[in-house]
Amino acid sequence: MHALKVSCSNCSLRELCLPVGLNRDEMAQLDAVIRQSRRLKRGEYLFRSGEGFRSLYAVRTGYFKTCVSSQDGREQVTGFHMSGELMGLDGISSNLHGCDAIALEDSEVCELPFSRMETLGRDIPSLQHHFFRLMSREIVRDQSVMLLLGNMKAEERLAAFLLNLSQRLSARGFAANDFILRMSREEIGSFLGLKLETVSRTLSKFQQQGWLVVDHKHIQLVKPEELKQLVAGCSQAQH
Amino acid sequence: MHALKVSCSNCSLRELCLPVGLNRDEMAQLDAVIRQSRRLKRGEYLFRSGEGFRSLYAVRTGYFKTCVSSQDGREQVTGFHMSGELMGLDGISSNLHGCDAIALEDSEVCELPFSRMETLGRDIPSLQHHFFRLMSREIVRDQSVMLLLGNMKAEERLAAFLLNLSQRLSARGFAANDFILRMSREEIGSFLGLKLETVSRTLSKFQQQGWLVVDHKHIQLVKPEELKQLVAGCSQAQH
DNA sequence: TTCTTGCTTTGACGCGTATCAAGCAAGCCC
DNA sequence: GGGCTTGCTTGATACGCGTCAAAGCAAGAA
Repeated sequence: MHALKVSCSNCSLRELCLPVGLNRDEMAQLDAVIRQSRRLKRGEYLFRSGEGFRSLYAVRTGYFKTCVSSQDGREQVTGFHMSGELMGLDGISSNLHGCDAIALEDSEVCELPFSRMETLGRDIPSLQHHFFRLMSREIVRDQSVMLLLGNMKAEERLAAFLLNLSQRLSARGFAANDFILRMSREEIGSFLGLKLETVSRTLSKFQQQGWLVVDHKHIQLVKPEELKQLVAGCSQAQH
Repeated sequence: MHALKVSCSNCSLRELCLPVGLNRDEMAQLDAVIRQSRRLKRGEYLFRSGEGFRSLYAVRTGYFKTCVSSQDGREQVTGFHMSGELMGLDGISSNLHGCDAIALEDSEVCELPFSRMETLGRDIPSLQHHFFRLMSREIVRDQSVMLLLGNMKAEERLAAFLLNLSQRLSARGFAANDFILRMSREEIGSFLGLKLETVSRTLSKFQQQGWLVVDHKHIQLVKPEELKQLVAGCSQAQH
């Protein structure tokens, strides 16, 4: 735990640092590679699709969306990213970033130069393993989004989205049932494969049923169990 | 090229072996780790969601689908896999397989024990890098599926699917415009987020327009340019 | 052959979500 | 304050795809 303070002093990467179990020396090596954090204003691009890929980025504070665009301008939000989460993994395959990453509020990220991380992974097996796990986790996440987009109805999608947010926020020490949406209705809709009007209507419906209270971007989950029941059947089976 | 023959004699892994650029000695090390191939009959499971994860599998011959299931039994096909493609990457994160892999015809796979591949990667940097690239490519693929499921109409989805198949087949030396579908209409529908009737109707519509000829599972693309034009706008922008 | 069985095609109909449009609230600038 | 912009909500309507049902077709079994 002490090593943690030393190494991650400039970077609150729960997800990235904690589970690896590095010793102090390894931590110092890692620390030498992680660049000073970079600050972004709301709306600013961290990277754009097609740009050269050099680094992964871990959210330190703030909030990001990543999205891909089609040629005729349709935009698909592929994810929302909060503190401790990693962005840019899709750039490794072609050495070009495969999506846009945009700050949804003033934010701060740690830059992890990939080739140096790769080299370091050879010396620190647990770090290498951790990177494989992070990439695999991203694949698992994407699969569950496919299940959502391919099989669920609007109400199920939105309920799953809200519960996922709630769970991630509470894992970071925030209230699970009282939070601020950092993104617009349109961005939620893009992520869920719905139009913004449908998102709005579905939120209103949940409110009418007394399951939650909506006040603009402020959401209070009053009966999260009801939402859970709604997604229980259509969420991925556990084994 | 000679080294290739030596090392990949038991495993036709274009994708997996070719681009790495290993020398003969490294190839021999890799060869020692890759297990004898395993044969599966049509319909057989290679692995199931929830089973312990030990190995990745590369398709040597044949055809697979991978899918996740929800608790109430809805099934989402997450991908179809042909020779040279890798399955099981989603198992790394939790040491449990995250999806089912099922042979769509009599098939043969190479087993790659993951922990040994990981160890080998430390000694052979280009192998390590290649694995990162493979995982990243899977993430990129998943993102384009999200774009498809989130934004495209039935006709666009099916056209994109057919063109993707066509491209992968021709990359393996098969005819680009004359092929056999290895999967049922229902499986196509599950992958594309459509019902089987919609898949069938859309194929019929394409046929009526003279864009292709459907004879059960036998597809001939007569005017692939028309299909390409259909997906041109909605496919991912290139940079 | 005839009877299965599984997969596919096609039609009729209905539901869910998109689309179009209007109105409202909050924030910002002059 | 007025006027503007931006984002959200809500209603009316349209349409794409799902649902249900029936029938066709191929492959295999009895």
